[in-house]
Amino acid sequence: MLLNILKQALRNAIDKWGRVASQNVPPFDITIPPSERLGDYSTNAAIILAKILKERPENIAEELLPFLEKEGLTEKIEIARGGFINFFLTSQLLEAVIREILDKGGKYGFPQIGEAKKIQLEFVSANPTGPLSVAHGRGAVIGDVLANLFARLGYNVVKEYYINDHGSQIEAFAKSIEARYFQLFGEDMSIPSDGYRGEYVKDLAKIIREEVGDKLLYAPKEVRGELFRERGVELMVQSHRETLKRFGVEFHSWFQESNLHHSSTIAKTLGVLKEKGLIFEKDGAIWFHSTLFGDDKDRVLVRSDGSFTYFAADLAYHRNKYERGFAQVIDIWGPDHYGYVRRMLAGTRALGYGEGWLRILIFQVVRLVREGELIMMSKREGEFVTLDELIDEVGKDAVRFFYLLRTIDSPLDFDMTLAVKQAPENPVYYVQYAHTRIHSILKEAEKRSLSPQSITSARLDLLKEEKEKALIKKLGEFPTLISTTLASLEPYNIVRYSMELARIFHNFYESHRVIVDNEDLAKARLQLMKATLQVFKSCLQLLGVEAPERM
RNA sequence: GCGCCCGUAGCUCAACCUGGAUAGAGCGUUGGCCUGCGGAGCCAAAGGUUACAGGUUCAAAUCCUGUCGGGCGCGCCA
Repeated sequence: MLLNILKQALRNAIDKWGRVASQNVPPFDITIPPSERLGDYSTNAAIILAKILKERPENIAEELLPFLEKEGLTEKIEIARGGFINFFLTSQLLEAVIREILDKGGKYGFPQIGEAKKIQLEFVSANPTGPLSVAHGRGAVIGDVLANLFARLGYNVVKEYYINDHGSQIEAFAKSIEARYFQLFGEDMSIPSDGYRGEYVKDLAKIIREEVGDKLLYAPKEVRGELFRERGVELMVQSHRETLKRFGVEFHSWFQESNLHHSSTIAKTLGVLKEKGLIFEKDGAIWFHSTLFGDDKDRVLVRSDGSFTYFAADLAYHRNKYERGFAQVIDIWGPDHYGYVRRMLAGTRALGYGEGWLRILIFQVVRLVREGELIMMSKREGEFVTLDELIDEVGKDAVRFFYLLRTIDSPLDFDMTLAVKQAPENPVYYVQYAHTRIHSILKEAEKRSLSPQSITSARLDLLKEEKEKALIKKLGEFPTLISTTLASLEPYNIVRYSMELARIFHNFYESHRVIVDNEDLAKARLQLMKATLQVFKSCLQLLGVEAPERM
């Protein structure tokens, strides 16, 4: 990996220079300079050193220069204004990038740091009281892409969906189905004020009517209430599962909140907190002293009517996760859960799970815009565009890609009109098209029996064009992309990189033919194409977007 | 009221956490490029006082303070 090689060389040079041990030098950067005239890479090391040695950066750079040159990685090193040291890499170093990619294949850029450690990502976890919305779609893609990333790094990844099948909203949902069911038989029963009015509730009632006929009209209230609740949730969860599958997201595990209530899990968790003396009674309720762990107020765990709060169940849920042996847990929540983060973290601290065991990502709102106007959405009123409809209109790949065009922290305006109209010009096609073009080249080469020879004999030194070098350098950045994405948990980085790589590739493609008369050059370029194809494949696989051979 | 986030090109956004050189993309606008591997493409141009005012620094979009403007959170809901 280019950056590491350079960084190591820089440290060696500093040590040989001898005025200060490299391990005592604060971290310095190696970056790509703003212009190609300034070299392939650049470092501020001399400026950092100048600070601790209290000398002019330019002088430090001058002293360091001969030692850097001896490392032999560079064709030329320049000292720029301000004390930046600019490297112009040797072609051998660039060739090494291609060799490494072809040698490692799908493993290129993915150090096996996971060591089969168990990691859980919990996401979507939509209330089973209605169809998945476009907001759920955003969480789904973010979680899925991160799961792909961890899997490629050798982690043992579990994608889990938490089903909130307990509580007042579920009761209102069950009553809504019940009302629709009775209405189907001409009975007069109205939907409760906190109920759900969407068309889909009528469909659920119809399905239940087909399954059991009119039996429930005469069943005792509690019996039929339970059936509407259970069957309603089941049907809703099933529809979530199907929608997500169409979207390319499949969960390993579906966890029901109600199981926590049916077992003694919640009580046990409260017991643990009680032993630690973190629980107290006030106003007839039982409270968790969460302010001791960074929350801004204490939280109720058991209401004065004796029932558990959602938070109590969620604490038990996270304790359950811990006991299942996950070394790391990542929760991905929508913006409406912002105020919930601190108390959850306080809970895991109190339970002693260590800082960083739980990471919570909050993605920002998704707003739908049609014809330039915001579409207001309300699940209760049944007025919303579902994720299914969005996939129908725009297509799986484009929807996934579109969701990732913004950082997690940034609100996303999804312009339906534009997304549909511009589907063929969506950036996803730009990246896929690059993949397709490379595939065509390789096929054409095969047709002409120009099969790329073994990598060891390829004359990679013939790749001297600026646009070839730019492409190789970009390929060399892929491992850095992976490590920064791992640190930031920001899938957007992968999309951005894919688009940059596509741009550089298209640029190369328009300027140079791969299949040229000079057979050695043609074969060298074919190797470059194979390496590029590999990196595109890795990107698209992470994103969960098709890598088509034809479009 | 308390707390958090945001303000960057006509529009939508990167870069801010970890301060570095000429603040980048996409869309839109304007002008070029198809008798060779797929034009869903490429090239070029125009477009910026990084909300404002101070401060720290050799260096500030980035860090600190204040002002203005926008958004969100603050339930014995889930």
